[in-house]
Amino acid sequence: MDKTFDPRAIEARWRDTWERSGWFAPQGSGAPYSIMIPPPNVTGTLHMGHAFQHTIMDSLTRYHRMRGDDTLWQPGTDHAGIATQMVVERNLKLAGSSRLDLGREKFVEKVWEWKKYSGDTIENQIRRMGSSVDWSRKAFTMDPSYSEAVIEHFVRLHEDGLIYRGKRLVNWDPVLQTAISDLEVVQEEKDGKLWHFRYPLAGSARTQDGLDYIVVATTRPETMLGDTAVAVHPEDERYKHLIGRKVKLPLSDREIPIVGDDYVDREFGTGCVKITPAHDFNDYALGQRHKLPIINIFTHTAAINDEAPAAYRGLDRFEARKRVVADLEAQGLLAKIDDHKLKLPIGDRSGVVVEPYLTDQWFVDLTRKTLDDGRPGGWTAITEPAIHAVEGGSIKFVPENWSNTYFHWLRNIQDWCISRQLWWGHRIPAWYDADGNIYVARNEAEVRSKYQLPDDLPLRQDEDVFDTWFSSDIWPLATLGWPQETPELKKFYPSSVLVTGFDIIFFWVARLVMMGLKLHGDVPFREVYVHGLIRDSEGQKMSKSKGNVLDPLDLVDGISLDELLKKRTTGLMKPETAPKIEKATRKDYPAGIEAVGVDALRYTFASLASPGRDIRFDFSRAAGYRNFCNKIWNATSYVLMNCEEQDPNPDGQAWLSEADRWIISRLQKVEAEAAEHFRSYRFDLLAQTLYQFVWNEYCDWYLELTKPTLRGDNDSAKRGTRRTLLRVLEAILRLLHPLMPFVTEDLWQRVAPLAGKAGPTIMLQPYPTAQPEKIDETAEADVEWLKAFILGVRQIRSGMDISPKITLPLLVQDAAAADAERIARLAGSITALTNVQEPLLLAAGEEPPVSATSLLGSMKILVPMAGLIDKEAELARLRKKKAQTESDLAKNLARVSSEKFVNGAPPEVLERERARIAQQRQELAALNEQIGKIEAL
RNA sequence: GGGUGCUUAGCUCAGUCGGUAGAGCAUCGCCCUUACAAGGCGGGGGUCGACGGUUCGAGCCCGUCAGCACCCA
Repeated sequence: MDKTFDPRAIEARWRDTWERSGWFAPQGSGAPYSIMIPPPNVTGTLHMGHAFQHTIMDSLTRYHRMRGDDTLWQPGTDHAGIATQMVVERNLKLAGSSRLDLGREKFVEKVWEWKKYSGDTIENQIRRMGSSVDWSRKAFTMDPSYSEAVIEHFVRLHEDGLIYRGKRLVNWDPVLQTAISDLEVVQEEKDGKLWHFRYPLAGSARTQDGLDYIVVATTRPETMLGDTAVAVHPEDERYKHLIGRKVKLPLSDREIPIVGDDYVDREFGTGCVKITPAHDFNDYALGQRHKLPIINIFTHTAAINDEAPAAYRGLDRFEARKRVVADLEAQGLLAKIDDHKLKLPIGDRSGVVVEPYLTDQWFVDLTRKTLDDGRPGGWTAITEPAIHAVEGGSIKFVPENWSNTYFHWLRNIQDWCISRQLWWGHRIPAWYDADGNIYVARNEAEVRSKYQLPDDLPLRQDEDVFDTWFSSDIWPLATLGWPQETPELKKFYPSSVLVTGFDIIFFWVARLVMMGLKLHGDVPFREVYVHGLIRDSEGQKMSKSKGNVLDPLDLVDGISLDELLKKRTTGLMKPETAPKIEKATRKDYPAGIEAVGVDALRYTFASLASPGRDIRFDFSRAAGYRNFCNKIWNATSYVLMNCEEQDPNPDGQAWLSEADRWIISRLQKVEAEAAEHFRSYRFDLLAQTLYQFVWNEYCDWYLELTKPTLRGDNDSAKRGTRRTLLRVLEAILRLLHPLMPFVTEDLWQRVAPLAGKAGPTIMLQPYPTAQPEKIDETAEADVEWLKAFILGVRQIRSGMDISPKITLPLLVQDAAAADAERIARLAGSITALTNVQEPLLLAAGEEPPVSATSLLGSMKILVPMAGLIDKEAELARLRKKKAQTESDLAKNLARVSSEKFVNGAPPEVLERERARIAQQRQELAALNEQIGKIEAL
């Protein structure tokens, strides 16, 4: 066995073996267990969040597979319409080309090339992390069969009257030139201005103060070119007499009405609001109420169009704003400019301000109770069942409180705009004839037969594609073969759990539930495990533009500072931020990043996966778990060294020591805890429990305790210890395997045969379960006593600064019968672990020599001081102990002297408290006596 | 404005049933002891954000406030 654990070699060895052997595919006769991967976008590479999420899913998958469940982890990727199209467009731009240069067909070919590259990268990353997905079922949201399912999805909803096409105000991204949904718009607060303009009153109208104009306040002056009214509050004393009169809209030379509407906030601005129905959601609604004309003044790129006065045509919206303000000022119509904080709607992909824009789009009805023809509307048929599924417990959120987020969104849901003016995505299966009639069916042939159209009637398919989420919302169905009733669909739907981030509860989780129920009549999963976000060590979100991203594989393999700098500073959207990023990177990783291996990285993620909490990624944790892997490696090395070919008769009679029975007993409890932690998705506690058991109990104590036995000459005891060493280690490897698959597999191959286990892989071995009959409280108590005894001796040695090489004499005073019995029984362990001579029991009343002392209950552990010990050091040690004891005692005395406590606390608490006090008094007396003796020297 | 979460050791975080606060990393001392120096042994380090309430007893339950983060409008 190699001297040191080398993750790279181990990982390479097992990755391929597992996959080639077909062990990732569902098998086993147990209950079906399935997880659908949230398909990563083919926009590039996987980040830390994916690695984290995949660690959790793989741990669950491996755990259930080991439990014998028929386990499927379904892999795949998402075409991610807008996001991927943007990436490819950016690449084209760098190459001096553009989407429009290429044309649709060629462009889509380019995207497919990119998809191949990105998809392969992602697959490779998933493989590297040890994720045991069933590659034979790999899916992509634009696979032919998947596309068919998406079309089926649309057509069925359409047939149920739940899809409509309409001219609506939608969020328009002027850079991407497509509609986007409400969810794809983020509100950002910015410092802006509030401009006050004078709008002249038409005819003889005058304000109360006799002025011939009113002042409107706006944050968007350029939209005044599309104003079709000014609104005031109907009960606003200042203006209500003007309702029904008109103003002369400056610059455009149109007369527009003054309307009264209680949407107007009298306190805000001047109380007069300019109304632009074509470019503001509130104004649009108000316009509908007052039957105002709608004047669209923008082109698709948010430049001013020909509806506006000639002077402004062709200007970009921000240029137009400047011009409008300047022109109004020149005409003396600019009253004032205030500073103002405003919320800007930003496209989450393009990062530019989106415009409310009037276009024809496809929508899913999610809000109507009943359709005009009496059939159930979207609210009844889609939204409400999704709410009920969680209310009624068919789906459980973990942690539970995320269900509130889910409910809140669904209860306030809007209809969903599902068409996108993109080239990359599923074409909408709708056709138009020359008169603009719309036909929806699965393909053109079906359209003709369904609507009985003549063969020669020219039809044109809709140019638009679906919102990506409209295809991913059937992921669990489509990957299992829906709309066909495949055996896989029957077996693995609903899936067991969805592992996902809270950021896509709306985008994806809610829609999965809605469509799963609508299209297949059952929920898509039983539980939703919602994990936190991975942040950097400062708590910042990781993003390329901040330059704080980490590639999980760079932690696995390590990376030099130069390489890391290069990765972080090339291809930036804003190259000017590079120096800042470089500085921060040099500070955080002055020597680059050391390799920790996959297992350690996975263990780190698990240990930080506390519910309802984001993760600040801390490299030192990963380094710590790398050390943990090494620890396991070395412990195995010790076990093998002591067990391989050591016993000519390994099946002979075996006697189990206290230590053997103790570690076996502890193992049972750990196994029970592990099961509970898996059940409750507490990967952090699972990681902690196993770490603690392996390092602090198995390695620190048990392995040390086996040494004297194995050096001894009692064959039956040696056999018992060897057997225990092997069996517990073998169980440990299985316990750890879901979290750290590689090193456990590698070690298991060597340990298992010696532990009487056979099989080609640890992956298919049963996960250890507790056997309560092996719990041995007596052995546990013995070893706890032994540990306390040994600690007492070690404290003396360390406190006195005595070299570990010196074998100390050891006396024991005031030993109770039980202590004496234990000392006799466990003396071998004591002498071996503390380098002392056999402890000598002092008879009652026998006066010991002056000694350094530790207390264990009423018993004193004594190391004679003659020639060894620094008097002052021992005094200091004893006085410190005394001070501690006195302080504890005082606190406890205060408590029991309180009448309230005595009367109120349950008897067993009172009893425990009194026992504690007695114990502390005894200790204090012993300490005082000892201090006195040493002082007298 | 509404909502959610967080605040515990220098740092990153656990803390289950309300019963004297734990881990890793960092730190200090001793030690290259035959599994492991990526290590062993021992130690130090806490007003559990603040205030109030409930309780015999509060890190934990309730209320108010402060700070931070996120979501929604």
